[in-house]
Amino acid sequence: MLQIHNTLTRRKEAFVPIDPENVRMYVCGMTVYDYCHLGHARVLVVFDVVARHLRRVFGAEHVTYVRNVTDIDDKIIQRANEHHEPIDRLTGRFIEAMHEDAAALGVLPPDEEPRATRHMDEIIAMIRTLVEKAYAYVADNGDVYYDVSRFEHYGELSGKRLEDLRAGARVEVDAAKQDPLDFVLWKAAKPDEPSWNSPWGPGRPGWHIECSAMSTSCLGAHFDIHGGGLDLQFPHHENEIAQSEAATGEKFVNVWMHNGFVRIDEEKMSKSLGNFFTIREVLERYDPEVVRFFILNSHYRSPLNYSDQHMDEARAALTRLYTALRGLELPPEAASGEHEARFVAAMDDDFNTPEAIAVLFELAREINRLRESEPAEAARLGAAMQRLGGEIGLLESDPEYYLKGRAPKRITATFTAGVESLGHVARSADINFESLSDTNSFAETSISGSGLTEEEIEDLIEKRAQARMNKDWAESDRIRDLLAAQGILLEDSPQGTTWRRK
RNA sequence: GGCUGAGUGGCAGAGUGGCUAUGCAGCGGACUGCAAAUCCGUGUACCUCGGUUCGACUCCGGGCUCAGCCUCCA
Repeated sequence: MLQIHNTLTRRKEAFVPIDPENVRMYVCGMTVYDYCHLGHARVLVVFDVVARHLRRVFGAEHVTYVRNVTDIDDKIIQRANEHHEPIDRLTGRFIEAMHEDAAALGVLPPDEEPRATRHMDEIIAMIRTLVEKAYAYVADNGDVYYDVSRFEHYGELSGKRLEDLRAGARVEVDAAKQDPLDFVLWKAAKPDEPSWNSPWGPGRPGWHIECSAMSTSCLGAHFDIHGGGLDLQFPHHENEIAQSEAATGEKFVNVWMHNGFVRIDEEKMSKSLGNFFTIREVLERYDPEVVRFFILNSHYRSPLNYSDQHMDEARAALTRLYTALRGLELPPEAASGEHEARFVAAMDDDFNTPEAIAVLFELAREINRLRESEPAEAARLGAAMQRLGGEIGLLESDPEYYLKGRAPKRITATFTAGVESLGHVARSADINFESLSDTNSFAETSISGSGLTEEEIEDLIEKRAQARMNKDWAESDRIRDLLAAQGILLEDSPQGTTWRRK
């Protein structure tokens, strides 16, 4: 039985869909005026895993996952002005970049990805309804505001009371508002600002209304799960509830899910603090699957502390899993049984990915233990491990490809490799990583880290094998050290020598 | 000031009213020409003070510390 922690009740609850034939989830995606940072990566990966598990539980065809794009707001306008660039080109660029980042992280596309600017009719219609029902008012300056005092459940999601909020010193006082807590639904356009026509004159939507309009439009007035980062709990999601429930007269969402923050040095990573890393920066240095592993190795509601040390540990851990998989002839049918039951139970328990990953490590040990004595059983367990890993978007690559070092894009000056030595371009090619679709540039980045081609590495290994046959340990060690200096680790076994990148 | 959430072994990170999480690092052993990888063994972990209980890291209460929200932010 799937249990999900509901922010609304602050408890884990059994998840009972409104309609098991169509389980509906809406997640607040990006406001696209810049590259995605690690916080966005966390949302993308966490809710990707939620969607995958819902599909497992209810059937792929019975789940609708909507993740929106907010492509009009003050910061977008500001950024476009700074760049002297039309808004839709700016947002188009960053949407494309977001898709690249998501794909690299193994995030499957949502079923729908609505954009605010393409739902202007629904947005205006909802505001009109709110005005008609007197939940909203037109101010002297032409803006339309939501009247917070009219909505009796205001503050329920975030556990706040209106009096407390008003007492908070940081509420900005705006002469046009009747109450400082009222928030804007429609902003009258100033000169030279992009605008849409509306019953209240040309303008653009305020921040929160687009999500109410898009979610309702895509999923109906009442749906199952609404997710996003913890920082959206207030005011964004609180305001969404106020808007939607006032407009439709129905309960908006049954289960609210919020993922925890990414931190740097025990401090929230955020744009205003300037202490953030973009996904692309991190992918310069770490394999995308390592990033995904790192994210999933903590529970989604816990804080996630980013540091090089933690990333290195994640890489070491993932390498252990792939090492177990290496060299196995995986049968089409996977062993299941106890491991699978525990994996699924962990996922059913509020998407406990660390616990699920622990099961993968237990499989790895079992595989390593049996690999000599019972190779067939080891292979069956390997298939199980890969399949279970795949349920959370891990271990889907060829182990050789992972271990021989596809990703870290350290560019070295000594790079000389030819494209033919590349071997595998699989992961990135499979997912249409468009910015890297130029094979040559991907070859360069993927092979770098050492200036050696796979061919050259194999040659040196062969030379070393000769030396070892002659018991010339000095020469053997010299070659091994030489390769080690290039980041290539050798592993001898009775079956021969294999290598991997450090 | 109001409201959340959290404090687990060297590090990261799950979990449970009494029984090994897991990974990384360390130590001992096996294997190896030596390594690496792997396997076996190994760590008197649960912020603090009270309470409930036969028994609490796990439940309850106080305290301390940390993080977050109350302004844009995933």
